[in-house]
Amino acid sequence: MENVEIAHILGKYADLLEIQGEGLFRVLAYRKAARTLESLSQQVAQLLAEGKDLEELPGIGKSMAGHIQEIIKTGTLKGLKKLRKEIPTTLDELLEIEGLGPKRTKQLYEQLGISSIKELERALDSDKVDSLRGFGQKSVEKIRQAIQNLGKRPKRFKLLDADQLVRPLIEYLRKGGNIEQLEVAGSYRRRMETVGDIDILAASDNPQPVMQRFQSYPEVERVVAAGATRGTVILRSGLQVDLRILPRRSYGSALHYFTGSKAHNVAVRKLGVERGLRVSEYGVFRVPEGKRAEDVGVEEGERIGGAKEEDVFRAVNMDSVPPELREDRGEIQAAQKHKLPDLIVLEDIRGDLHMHSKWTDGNGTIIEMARACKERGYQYCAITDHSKAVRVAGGLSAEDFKRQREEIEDARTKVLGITIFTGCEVDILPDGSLDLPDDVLEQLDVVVAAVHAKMDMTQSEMTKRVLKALAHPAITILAHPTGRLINHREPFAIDLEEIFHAAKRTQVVVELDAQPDRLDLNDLHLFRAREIGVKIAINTDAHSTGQLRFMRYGIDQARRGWLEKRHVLNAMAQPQLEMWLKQRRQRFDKAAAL
DNA sequence: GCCGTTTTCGGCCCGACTGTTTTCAGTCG
Repeated sequence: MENVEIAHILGKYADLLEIQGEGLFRVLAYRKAARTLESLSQQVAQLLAEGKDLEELPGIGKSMAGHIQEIIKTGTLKGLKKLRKEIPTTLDELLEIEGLGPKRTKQLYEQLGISSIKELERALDSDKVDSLRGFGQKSVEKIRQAIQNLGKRPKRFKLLDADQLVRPLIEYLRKGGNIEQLEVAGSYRRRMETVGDIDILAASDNPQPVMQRFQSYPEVERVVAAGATRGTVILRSGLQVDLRILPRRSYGSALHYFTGSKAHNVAVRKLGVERGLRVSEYGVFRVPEGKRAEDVGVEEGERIGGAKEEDVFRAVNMDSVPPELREDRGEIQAAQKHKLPDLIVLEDIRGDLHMHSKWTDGNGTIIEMARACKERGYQYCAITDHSKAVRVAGGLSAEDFKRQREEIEDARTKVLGITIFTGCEVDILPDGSLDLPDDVLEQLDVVVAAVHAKMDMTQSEMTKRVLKALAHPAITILAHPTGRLINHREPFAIDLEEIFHAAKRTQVVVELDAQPDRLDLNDLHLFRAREIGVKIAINTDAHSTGQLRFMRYGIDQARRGWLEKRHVLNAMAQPQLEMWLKQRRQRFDKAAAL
């Protein structure tokens, strides 16, 4: 059973407990445990099998560990079944409705017997709902609207799409003036592969005109909320944008706060509390003696800092944590011990080892691709067109690759100052064999192997298939290992843990495909690959010269996976890489001789 | 339900906005 499935059950249980009126902290404990599971880089079922103690995980104690074991064993929770008998199973779907939380959901159920969205809609049409205490005509209208909006807007936006929507908005806000500093925070700043909404932070002494301008941005479809310092709008694209405006003295602490993640913030604030500090978006303050926390004003007490983000980290004795790491996945402890990783940056990349040309489904010629790589400052690139099994892409035969080699040799004489490697993206066929004969493969500098068809195998079949391919001595890189397309196609079933161990044994490099809709491997996979000691190649899989810029998204994802320059194959300088590839060929020759 | 060299009991991050409320609860991030 997958961690996310277990987390989902725990989360569901928390929802129902909350509706039932269970103490909030017990509810939060289940949510925290769910979050912990979601951010593990290994399957919890496997940790158990290895005899690991789950109670060592944050937010998981004796009884939670028991719950988790029960879910793995039985697929569900007894307590959840019991709750389901007391509360209609459809009740938690009401929580999906914007503006409806546990309290009002409970009220609707207990006082009107409403337990599904359908029943709620009927009740809204009569005047039953607005006669309830706490509900008025406006609430009824808002709920009605929220039901209509359900499922209408995309749940999460790919980072590339968010980039394109955010850039003009930022420009528009800046042009309006009255802004001293402006930044996009939230999951966007943490460079998550997808973002649910956009959080913009501005420093201003005159917030009113800024908020005004924000609401009148031409792309705004509707204004959800607009206060003095905080506003929320939905753009025509469906993207929700929050703007928060604070004075400059609070900008750093606010940036930290709104960058999140929530789990990271909770952990940092807790460290603050232990030191008698109050950490909020307004700054870091020493809590005045003898006052109850709830009686203290937001800016009361001695101000320790807040203008700069570093102030927050310094106040709790930590090194500054790069946004990409702020997920409470160990970065707090690492920052306290001065052991944060030295994360890879775009400038560390020396070349791109997976791209297509006009020979198959790419738009650029070999010369154009090589030239574009050179312009990016790369020392090398590899042309890796599809093999014949990928019919739709016009995959090449063994004969085609021999002819392509002549063109590459010609390009080498025309584009100087960059090494152009020969290569291919060879299909891993359903039986695990490769789609090109060995004598072709052994002539190529870089062999990228990937699954493109028959992705509906069982996990054990798919794992066997890829393991067989990994055992082939010709393979340099395993490309997009899970085959997922964000928001479009689920990853195929495969046991990556086993794949990583095999890749480490056979010294096959595993790819992080930087296409914004692939980003395959994901951050947790990368973290685990790093732990196991697998080398990673960050490649764009570019199908045009323009797509070479996707390297940036690969770097973002790699940083989220704690990768450093030393973990990345194509951060190697050209001579070292040539040496590395040479050793690989020797291994191939040795295997062939056996 | 979790957690702890100040605690094994009593805390648990902190604040804005909205609507309905005559002073605050609910929801959200």
